Amino acid sequence: MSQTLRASSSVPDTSASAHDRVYRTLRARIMYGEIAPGAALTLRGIGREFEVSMTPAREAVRRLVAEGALFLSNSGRVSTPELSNERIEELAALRALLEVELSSRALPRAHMALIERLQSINSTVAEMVSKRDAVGYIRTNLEFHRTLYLRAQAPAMLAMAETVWLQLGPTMRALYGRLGRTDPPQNHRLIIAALRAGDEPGLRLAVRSDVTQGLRLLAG
Amino acid sequence: MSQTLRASSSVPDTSASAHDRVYRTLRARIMYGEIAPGAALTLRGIGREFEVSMTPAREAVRRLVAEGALFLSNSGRVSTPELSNERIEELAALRALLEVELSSRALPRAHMALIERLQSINSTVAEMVSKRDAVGYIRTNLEFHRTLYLRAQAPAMLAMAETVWLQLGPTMRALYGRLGRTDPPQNHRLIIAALRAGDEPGLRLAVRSDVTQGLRLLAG
DNA sequence: AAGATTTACATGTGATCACAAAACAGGGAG
DNA sequence: CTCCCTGTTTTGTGATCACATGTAAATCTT
Repeated sequence: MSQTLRASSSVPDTSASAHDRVYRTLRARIMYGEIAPGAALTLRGIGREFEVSMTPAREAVRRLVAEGALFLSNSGRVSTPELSNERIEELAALRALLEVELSSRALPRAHMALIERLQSINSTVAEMVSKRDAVGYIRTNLEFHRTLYLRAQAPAMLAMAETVWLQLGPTMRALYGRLGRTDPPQNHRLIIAALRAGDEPGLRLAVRSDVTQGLRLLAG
Repeated sequence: MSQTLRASSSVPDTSASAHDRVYRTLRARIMYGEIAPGAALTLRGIGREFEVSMTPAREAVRRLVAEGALFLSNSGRVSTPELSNERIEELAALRALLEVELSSRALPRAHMALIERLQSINSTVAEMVSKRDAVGYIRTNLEFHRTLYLRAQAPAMLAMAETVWLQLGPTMRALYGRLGRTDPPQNHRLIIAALRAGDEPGLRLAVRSDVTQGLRLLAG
């Protein structure tokens, strides 16, 4: 009953192995802030939830630890990381560095269809903000950025940016939970405007502001 | 006979778990270009070499795959990656992005002792070049960069840079093997001079040049 | 002799087990 | 009430096995 179907579709992304399913699910949970910082995970608990043995659970956890999404204590216990303020600022700087470059590379390839799609996603972001849905906000916000950066045709750079998102996931949840304000996605509108105008310096500035905004309320 | 000694030394960095030892050894081999691009690895082969079972070998390989150091085929076979030219250029751009920032952050903290240490490492680099020792060259060259970037006090950023080095490892070996020329580390001297003068624009330019130099001979 | 087919081997995946160590809870001494 | 000790439970680690699959070698057919 274990090995079901194998790649019935033509796209190669369906790996369909057990540890990959566990990995993807946990990764999404962490990236989108569904797990609080410092929450503990156990291999047997993961195996129980996904109805697999410890082996796939271990591989998924190892992979997430390698990506910085999970913290491994000295005794081998795994938990989602509690980041220090210095670490958060450093990761925010990394976001700025990578995503400014990605947006700059995406700019010449950003046609009208992409801009309309970004606007559509942005309205969903606003909806999530009005509903106070932190997880939904993080998810659609990152979808906004990912959609833009995909046009950069730089998969390695995008993968690095997603790794940073992953490391910030639990912390972002805690942040946007603390910040209950209905902050309209103003920077996103600036990004869209800069894309429309073909204004590269403006785009870089808007992306940098959007990426580093939510992290200011820590150092203060 | 399995569990032998456990942490006889007092330093806490010796995790002493089997998969970590395998991981570290393989990582060093890949990063320093001791394995050619496209070389195949097997879990049982790794286990035989390190005298462990398949389990630690699997975890080490998974971790390296997660970091992009190894390529996982559709059927699960692992091999060191053969990078396309686009991928190499993208990774070089990433090196430039990250390492320019790291050097810039290290500049205000670069005292005399660090500069002398960099000069010492640099003489070893020159020695490796004269001996046509590709692996030794890559190792000491990266040690030069790592020593400088450690002063930036940005561990996440440094980890990302090392991940890029890891992904480029086998390719760098192939590149510097093809390029047999005795290229003196001229850019390194520019870096040291800029550090001494406190010249940040010069430093950024020198690091960017050093990092992207060896990759030009591909696009041509 | 060349191509296709079948057989044999090698390899990755997941499950299960034994073991050591860490976390936990409870009870007793001060 | 607090601290320490001890017994119990939980948890990670590594080894081994069964199985499916992919690869390669060998055999057969034409």
